[in-house]
Amino acid sequence: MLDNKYNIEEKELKWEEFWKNEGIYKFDPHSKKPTFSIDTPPPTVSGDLHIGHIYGFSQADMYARFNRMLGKNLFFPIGVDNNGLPTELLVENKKKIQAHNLPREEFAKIAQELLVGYNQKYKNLIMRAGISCDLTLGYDTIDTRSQKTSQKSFIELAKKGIAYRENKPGPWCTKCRTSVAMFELEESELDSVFNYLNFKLADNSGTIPIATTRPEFLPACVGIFVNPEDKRYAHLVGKLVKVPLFEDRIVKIYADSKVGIDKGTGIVMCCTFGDQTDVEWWKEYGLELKQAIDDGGRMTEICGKYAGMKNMDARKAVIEDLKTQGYLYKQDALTHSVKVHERCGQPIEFLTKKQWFIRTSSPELKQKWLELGNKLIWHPESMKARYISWVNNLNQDWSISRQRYFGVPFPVWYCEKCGAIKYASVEDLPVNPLSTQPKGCCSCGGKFVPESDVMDTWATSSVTPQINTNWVDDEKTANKKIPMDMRFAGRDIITTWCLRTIIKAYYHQGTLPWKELLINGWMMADKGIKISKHLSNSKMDLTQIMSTYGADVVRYFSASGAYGRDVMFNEEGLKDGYKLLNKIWNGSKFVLNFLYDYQPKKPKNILPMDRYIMHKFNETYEKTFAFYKDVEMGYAKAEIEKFFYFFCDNYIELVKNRLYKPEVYGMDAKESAQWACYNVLFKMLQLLGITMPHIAEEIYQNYFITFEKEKSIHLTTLSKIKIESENIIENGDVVIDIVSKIRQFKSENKLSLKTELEEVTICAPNISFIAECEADIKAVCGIRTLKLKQGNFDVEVGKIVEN
RNA sequence: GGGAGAUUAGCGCAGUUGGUAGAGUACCUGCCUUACAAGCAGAGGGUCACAGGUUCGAGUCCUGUAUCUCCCACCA
Repeated sequence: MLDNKYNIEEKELKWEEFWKNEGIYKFDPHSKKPTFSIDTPPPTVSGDLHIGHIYGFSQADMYARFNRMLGKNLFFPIGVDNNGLPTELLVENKKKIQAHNLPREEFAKIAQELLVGYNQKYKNLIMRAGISCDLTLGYDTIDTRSQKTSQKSFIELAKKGIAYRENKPGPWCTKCRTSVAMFELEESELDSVFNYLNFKLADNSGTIPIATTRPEFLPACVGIFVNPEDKRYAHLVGKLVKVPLFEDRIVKIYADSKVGIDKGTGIVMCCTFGDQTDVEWWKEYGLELKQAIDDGGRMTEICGKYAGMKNMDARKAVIEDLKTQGYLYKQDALTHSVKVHERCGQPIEFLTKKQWFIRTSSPELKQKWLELGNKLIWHPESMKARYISWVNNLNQDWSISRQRYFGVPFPVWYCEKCGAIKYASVEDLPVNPLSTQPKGCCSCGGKFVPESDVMDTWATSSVTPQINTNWVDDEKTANKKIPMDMRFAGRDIITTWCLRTIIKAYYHQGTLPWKELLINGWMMADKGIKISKHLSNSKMDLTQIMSTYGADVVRYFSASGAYGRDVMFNEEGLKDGYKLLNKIWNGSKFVLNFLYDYQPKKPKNILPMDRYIMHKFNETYEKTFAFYKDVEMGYAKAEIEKFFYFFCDNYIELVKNRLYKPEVYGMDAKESAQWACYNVLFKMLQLLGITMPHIAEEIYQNYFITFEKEKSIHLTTLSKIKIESENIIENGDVVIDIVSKIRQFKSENKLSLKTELEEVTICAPNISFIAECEADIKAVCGIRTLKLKQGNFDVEVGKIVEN
C-alpha cells in the first residue's frame, strides 16, 4: 500500500501542489464554523532567505494547524513587506540605480518589476515549508489596499490631531538623505580623535579647556556645560565664552548633571546637534538653533569659510586652523562607538526638519499602552516584560515621515501662502499628491503644494489588522473582526511592529489588534551568532537541507525546545527528525499491511492490551493537546513522538503475532488488534501532522481517506478515541514491564530476542489480568510455558530452548 | 548604566508548586525480532557556572560574583 521507501522531496512537493490546487487551507467566508484569524506579520523583502526564516513561521503554523483541527475556519493570510527604505535600498543595489535620480513613477515601476520575483521567492519558501496559509489572501504593503489603508489611517489620525507636523530635531542619515527612527540606528566602533581646545572667556579673564571629537561643529556651538558637582569649574557657571575661530559668537556656561566629570576635560560644548544630549539641552535651556550641516552632509552657510565642504573635509580644515591659531593644545586618538544608520552604516546626524509624528509618548498614553499590553495574552508570558520596559522608556513621539521615494505618499498638500493643510478625500485614495492636485485654491487664495515625503514602512506594517480585515472598504465589518485572534512575531520586533500595531488599533478601533501574541526566538547559527547571509555556509544551505531532510524535518527541528527561546542550528537535530520521519513511515507501512481487510465496526470483544494502548493514547492525547493549547510546540511534539516509539516498540511487537496468524490466535483477536491499530495510528498521525504535515498527508491519502472521508488529514478534527472508561493503564504497564524484563534477560545473556524460553514464572499482584494477556506475552517473548504466581512483582526465567 | 534571558551528561536540551538528577543523541555491550541496522534490547556517564544564605532537605527560593546573548539608554 505504501511505497517501500518514502521519497521526501517528491512527496512533499506533491502534497504542496495538492494543498494549493484543492484550496485545502482556503478561508471560507460563508462557513458556519468559528473563525480563527491570524494577523501574519509581513516579513521585509530585503534579500535572500535562509533557514531561520522558516523557524518562527513554522511554529506559528503549528498553532494554526492545531486550531484548524479543532474545527475552526482559519483566516491565515500571507503578507509581504516591500515598501519603504529597506526595499528601496534593495532595488538600488540590485539595479545599480539611484532613486533620487529617477522620476518616482519610473523607480516604482522598476521596483515593482524586481519585487515580483522576490515576492514569489518568498511565497514559495512559505509554501515549501508547509505553512498552511491561504495564498489567495495575500497582500503587499505597497499594493493598492495597503496604500489606501495607510493613507486613510493617516488622514483619520491627522484630523483628530493625533498625527501632527512639527519642526523637530531628529536622527538624519546624510547618505540616504532621510530622517530615520531611533530604532533604525545601530552602534559601530569608529576611530576618532579627541581634540583639546582652549576657549577664551569673554571677559578675557582666561581660557577653559574643552575636548571634542567634532570640532567642525564649532559654528553650531550654542552653549557650554559643566557638572554642577564639579568643584573645579563651579566659578565658571554663568560666564560667557567666545567660540574658537568664530570669536564674534559668545555663548554661556551652564551647569547640568548630564555632564560626566571624568570625561574629557569635564567641560562640554553643546552644538545643534551633535547628539541626543545636545537635543535635550537645547530643549531644556531654550538654546539657539544653528544648523551646521545640511541634508547631504555638507557644511552650511553659517560655517563661514568652511561652508560647502563635506563634513570630514571641514573637520580637517578646522583642526588645521585651530592648530595655527593656537587653540588646539592636545590630541588623543580614541575609539568610540557611534550611532550609525543600520541600513547603510553612515554615522547619524541630528537635523531639524518638518516631520509628521504620531502621539505615543505622553504619560497618559504610556499608561494606556501598558494597560493594553496587560490585556494581551503573551506566549510566552515572559516576553511581556520587554514590552513594559520599552513602553516605560518611551520618550519621543513616533516619527512617520521619510524623505524617500518608494513608499506610501502622504495624501496632503500645503497652502503656499498660509500653510494650511489640505487632506485628500478618503474616496479618492490612494492618492499621490505629486501627480494629483486638489480642486481649487486655499480659502486664503494661496496655491497648494504637495507633500513629497513618504511614510515610514512601519506606518503601513502597523495597520495589517486593518488591511487584513478590509477596513478601507467596510469599516463596520472590519471593526467587528478586530481584535483578530492571533499575531506572531520575532522577539526583536515587540517594540516596533507589535507596539505600533497596538497603538493604531487603539486609535482606530479602541481595542487591541489581537487577542494573543506569539513571540518566537531565533534560530542561531551557533552560540550567540545569528544566521546571516555570509554565515549561511554549505551545511546550512536551505535548498540542500530541503532536498535531503525536507520540510517536515526542518519543522520538527523548529519545534525543539520551549517556545520563545532561541534554538541553535545543528545537523544532529535534523537527524533526529529524519529518524522519526523514517519511523513513522515504516511503522505505518507495517500496520497498514494488516488493515487491508479492516472493517470500521467496533468488535464486540476488545482484548486487554488493545484497550490498554487506546487508553494510553488518550492519556498522551490529553497531554499533547494541553501543550498545543499553551503554544508549547516542542513539548507537544516530544510527547506524541515518545508515544509513537512506544506504540511501535512495545504494542506492535506484542500484537503482531495475532495480526500475522489469525489461524492460530483467532479472527476475533485479529479484529480486536485491527480496531486498536486503526484508531491509534490515525489519531497519532493527526497529532504528528501538526508538526510534519506532508508525511501525515501521504499516509492519510493512501489509506485513511477511505474511511474518514475528509479531503485532507488537515481538515479532520482532533478527538480522543471513544472507549469505555476503565482502570487498565497500571495493569497494562505491568505487562510491558514483564516483556521488558525478559528482553533484559536476553540482552544480558547475549541472546537473540527471538530465543525461545522453555519456562517463565511471573510473580505479580494482579495475575488475573496477566492471565488474560497470556497469549500476547508468550508470543512476543517466545515463552512455551508461562507460570503465574500471586505476590510481589518478579520475573524468573527458567531454561532456554537450545536449537 | 537600566531591563530581559541563559549557564544541568561529550553535544544540543527538559526539569511544572523545594523531597534520591531526566529523555534524546554520541560513546560502549549485544541482538539481522516474518516493518524499519536510518532498526531493536541493554549498560556506563553529571560537585546542576561559582560563592554565600534560608530550610530537616536547594538544580529549584534569596543575596552576590563570573561568562554569554538580546533589548534600551549613554558615549563631548
